[in-house]
Amino acid sequence: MDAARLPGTSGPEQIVAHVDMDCFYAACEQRREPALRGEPLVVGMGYENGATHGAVATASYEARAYGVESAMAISEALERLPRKVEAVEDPDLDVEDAGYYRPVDMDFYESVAATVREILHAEADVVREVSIDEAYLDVTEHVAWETVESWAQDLKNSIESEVGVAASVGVAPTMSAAKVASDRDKPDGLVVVEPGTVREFFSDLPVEDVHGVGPVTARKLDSLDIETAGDLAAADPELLAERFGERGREIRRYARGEDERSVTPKGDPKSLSRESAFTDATTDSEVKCRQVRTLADAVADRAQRKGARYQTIGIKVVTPPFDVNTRARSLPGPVEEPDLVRRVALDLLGEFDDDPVRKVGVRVSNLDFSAGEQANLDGFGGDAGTEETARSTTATNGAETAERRDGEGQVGLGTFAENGGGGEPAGETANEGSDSRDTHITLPSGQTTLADF
DNA sequence: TCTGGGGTCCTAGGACCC
DNA sequence: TCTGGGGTCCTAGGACCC
Repeated sequence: MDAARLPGTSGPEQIVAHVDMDCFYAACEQRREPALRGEPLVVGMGYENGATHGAVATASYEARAYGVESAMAISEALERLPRKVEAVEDPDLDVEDAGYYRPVDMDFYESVAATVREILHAEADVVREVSIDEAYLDVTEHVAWETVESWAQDLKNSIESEVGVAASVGVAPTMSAAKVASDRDKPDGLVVVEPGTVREFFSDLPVEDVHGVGPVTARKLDSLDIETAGDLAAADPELLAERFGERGREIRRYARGEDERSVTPKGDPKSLSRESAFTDATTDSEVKCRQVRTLADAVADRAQRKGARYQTIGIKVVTPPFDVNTRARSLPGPVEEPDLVRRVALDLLGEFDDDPVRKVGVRVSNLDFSAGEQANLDGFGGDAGTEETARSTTATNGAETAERRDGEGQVGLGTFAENGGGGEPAGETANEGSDSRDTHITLPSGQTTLADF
């Protein structure tokens, strides 16, 4: 009955379900606090009870009716939908036209999501989690097209009864179509797009609905008179490639229902980062440094818990009005050194000492999850990680950029290699006059953290 | 429009190697 | 010393996604 398919390949018969939890954060809050059900509810990131800063993470449909949207500043949301408590006390406000605000509680949402995941894994051959509230399921071996609608309805019912939150489900022969399908009938939606009808399904939709088309691309497409997914499907692929590169061809294929991707489980992360915004842009070095230290420690901690070593350490600095600057520095090899994350991040931050900053972030990338194997490799064959090997690799990597150039003249790697990052507090401001370009990084042989290169 | 936080992928230019 | 081409790695920025 089932066409023979190699695992992981996507044939024309692939059946993909996209499951998207409706207003997930708000739904979780309502589950925990049933009095919030059916009420306008806003969940804010970077928001604290009673405050006005932060942004809308999720708004319930009742709140959306007041014009509150995702990513909107809380201050603006409050103008459209005042808080209930304030409306009660303010005679100028109508209690009926007020709502509830709650801060994001990721730990709780994560625990709810874990239960949903269990259900999904029990119902599919392969599951790819896209985010906390969204996943693709390959159910090709699990159901047939004739019965997929009732299967999907059962899945929705299970999630609703066992977890207490509503999900929208889209089923289609491709991932991109399944994704759009789950969105067509929200909330609590169920849309099945049969094979052979995908292009027709897309044809009247606005281009923005195509996966990979954001505001910028949509505007450019519009200037080419490409307004609907149907227009995009019929557009000249060469023109699109010329304007948008490879992505141009890709979004055209999606609009045509051509999507070769198969559902694969999510692998290890490529980077880990933490960032946070200041209430107001600041020029205070000490404030910036303190925040960067905190973020660096948090990132290093997460990397350690995930068993990830990192070869590149970077920062993000957002300056007014909203300019995003990134700086990064790569090391000769992957390390796990919280102190180095701090020091490199602070060093990179030095460039922005005089700038007003509204937001900072710290990121580690070039991740390596093979740490467990390291102990075995180290010493294998007798001379892994000798100074010679290390130095020549260093040269080809251009890794001398990893050297530290602060006022104390410390070379970061040298310091870290010797004392394992304990040492004295590193200088927190980078100085000018970094003419120590030819400082050598000496890597002691047998150094575990650098042994694999 | 005055913007949260955590990610992914792509592109372009420069350095360096052969 | 100049010139050419191909490949890789690194940094920075942009667009996009949820």
